[in-house]
Amino acid sequence: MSWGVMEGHFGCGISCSTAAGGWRKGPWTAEEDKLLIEYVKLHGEGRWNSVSRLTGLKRNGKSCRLRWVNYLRPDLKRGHITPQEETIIVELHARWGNRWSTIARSLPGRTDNEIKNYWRTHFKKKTKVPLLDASQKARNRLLKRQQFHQQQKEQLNQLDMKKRISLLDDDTNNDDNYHVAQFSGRQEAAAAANSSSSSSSSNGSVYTDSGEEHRIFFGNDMLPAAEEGSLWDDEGLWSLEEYFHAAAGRVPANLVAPNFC
DNA sequence: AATAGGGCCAACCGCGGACAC
DNA sequence: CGTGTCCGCGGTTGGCCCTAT
Repeated sequence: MSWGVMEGHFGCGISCSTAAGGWRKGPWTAEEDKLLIEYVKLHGEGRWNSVSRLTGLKRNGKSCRLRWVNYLRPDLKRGHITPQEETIIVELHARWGNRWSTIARSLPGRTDNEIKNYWRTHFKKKTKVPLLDASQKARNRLLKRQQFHQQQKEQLNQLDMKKRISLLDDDTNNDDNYHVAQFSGRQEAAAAANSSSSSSSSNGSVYTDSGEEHRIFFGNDMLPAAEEGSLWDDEGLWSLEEYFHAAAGRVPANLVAPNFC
């Protein structure tokens, strides 16, 4: 749920109540957020019990801390959990169990609350098979990549990928469509993503001849493994080179523009 | 069109550890 | 050593949104 939406729903504070001791409870208003942000700017994080005294905010320290940590912190990453992050969550959960704050430390910009919610939503219900299922998926991705690299050694050395990509480029003469291969850097991907109004995540889709959608995700600054010229799909991280090679039978020559969403 | 049910996420609650006095 | 305060963590709840019926 986006910021704006939340403000839209709760900005008027309809459902807020005042607890014993005079503390306000329930959804935060934009005004309260502003006060808290100002407080942190001036005094830094911590001393949460001083917030109400110094700002006039009718929230207790715990509530202020939670709001800041889970929602207002400027370094928070918005948008969906990426496949790479999901893999990390699955693997770390297998190692640490429900130690969400520990897991969160390995995912910059994600909060323990967010990870906890994600886990409960996506894995908890599959408790009969979930961990096996998820970790198996991760193993499959790795296996797939290893197989690909083996194959690549045998076949790809003789091919000039730049030539291949330029051939693909030549297939797209329509100016309205811009090619996935053009998104060879983070800046371009980010710029394209930013040009979309609905989300900050750098992802998109390519379509096969039959119209089947194939989801892809471009790297960003929070994903060190996703370097320039790389992208994600539901099978893991690929370099563009890998992706186009492996996609030979999947993605057609008349590849259409990413559908950023 | 109405509604039931699930998905999703922000926020609250209770507990325990760290620290100061 | 006991007590109080602050802080962080994990579990849970409440409520909006979306989708299926």
